[in-house]
Amino acid sequence: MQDLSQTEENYLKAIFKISEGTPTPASTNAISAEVSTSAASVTDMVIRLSKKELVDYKKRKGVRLTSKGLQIATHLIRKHRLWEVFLVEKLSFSWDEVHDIAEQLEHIKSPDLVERLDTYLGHPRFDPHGDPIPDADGKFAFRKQVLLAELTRGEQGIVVGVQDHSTAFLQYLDQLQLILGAQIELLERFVYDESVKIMLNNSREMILSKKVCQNLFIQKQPSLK
Amino acid sequence: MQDLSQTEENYLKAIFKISEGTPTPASTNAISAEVSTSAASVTDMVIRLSKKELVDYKKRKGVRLTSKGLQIATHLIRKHRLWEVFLVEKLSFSWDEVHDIAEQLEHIKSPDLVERLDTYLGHPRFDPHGDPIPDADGKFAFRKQVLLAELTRGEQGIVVGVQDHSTAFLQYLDQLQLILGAQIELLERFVYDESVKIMLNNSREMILSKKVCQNLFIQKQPSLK
DNA sequence: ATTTATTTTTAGATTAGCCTAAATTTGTTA
DNA sequence: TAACAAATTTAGGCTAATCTAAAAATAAAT
Repeated sequence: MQDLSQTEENYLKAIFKISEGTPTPASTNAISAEVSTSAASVTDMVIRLSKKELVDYKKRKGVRLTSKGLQIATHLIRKHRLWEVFLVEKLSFSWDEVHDIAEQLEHIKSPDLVERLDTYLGHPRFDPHGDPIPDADGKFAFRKQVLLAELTRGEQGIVVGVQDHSTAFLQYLDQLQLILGAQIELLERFVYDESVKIMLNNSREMILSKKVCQNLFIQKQPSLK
Repeated sequence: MQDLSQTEENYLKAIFKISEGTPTPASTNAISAEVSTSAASVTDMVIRLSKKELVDYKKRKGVRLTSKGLQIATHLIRKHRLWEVFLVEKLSFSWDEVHDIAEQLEHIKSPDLVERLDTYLGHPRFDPHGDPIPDADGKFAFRKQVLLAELTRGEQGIVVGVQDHSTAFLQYLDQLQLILGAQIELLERFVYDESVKIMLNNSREMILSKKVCQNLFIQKQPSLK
């Protein structure tokens, strides 16, 4: 497995991100947006990647990762998320500060480093944003989670992740004390603006906007009543 | 302070390394050897660096770091050595495995990361090879040390560093249990091949070659007799 | 002091990764 | 289905970092 440039690695990650979930190939335009380069450059790079058999590419049909490309992309995500855990747990960064640094650290090449880091961190299965960390074989842990928007009145759960990873959202959640692991009960749903009233950690009521509800992942708990 | 490419950073480090100690500027050839690129490429790069005011360059007179260049080089060394400490202390790598990884890690750009790492590691002043870690202001700790070759019969000291950083040497020292902190007394010096007999940790005698003596740094201790 | 060897620079090319502008293909809508 | 819009590719060019080969300058040696 030849050594890839950081740029190539970033394209693979972008393609992974775009086609995650869907079976449709990633379009040139989508990649262009994801990596912030012109569509022309993307076409260029995609041809190079397909020569290296990292993606399947057919003119004007979009690209799909090959198993080789998928493996590399998954490994990058593993490294990225493990480094995020390190930054938060060991160096006490907050969850909104770590993305850009991990974006650099994920490109470090060393056969041993990742595995040692993983061991050092105690084999964490989720990163500081609640995203699953693939294991050394590329398998993602699965967790049954729903958006807060999907909870019905009276249901309870704990905050396990975010859909929107923006700094603004993460910092806002911090202020609301809606951190990972927080306990939530949905008290009321307002039809008017689709906001909700929740009970946080059995101690405090608060109102959350529709937007927050659509970006917060909850793991349901059996209601105790 | 503009962001430099990894390549540019590597040149600055090479120039620093070459001119460390001496007041003579670094020659094109020396840099060429240090960064493993052709002399022609070095001339090219050196001109670019001088345009950025990171080095002083006069045709055929060699280069010298400007204060700006020196500051960057020193900071790189700080990062490199702190990461080495991390790799050895936290991830249990051995001292001969960490150089290449640290070589990559030193290029990570983040205003906070280094300082947090430094704090996390407890502000170490020396790296796993005994090399001093410059502080945030670029000051190197000084330690009065001599080569084992300079010790005279009966003198005692502890191993504090190495001159030769090669994997082969480091692994050899490991086998001999000549690790950092080991206590040494020079028992005898053999004129024939300039080898020596030492007492290691007050418990074991051994013979060391001239070559070992010339590459091992010792901090002298007052002899207790 | 000439010749020879070494070091350094110049000249000309190459590759990766990017760009803009123009051409082409595909999709949508009247 | 013809016309327009959107997406994609092609063409031509740029910069950073490298190379080799040749020229020029400096240093060493006869």
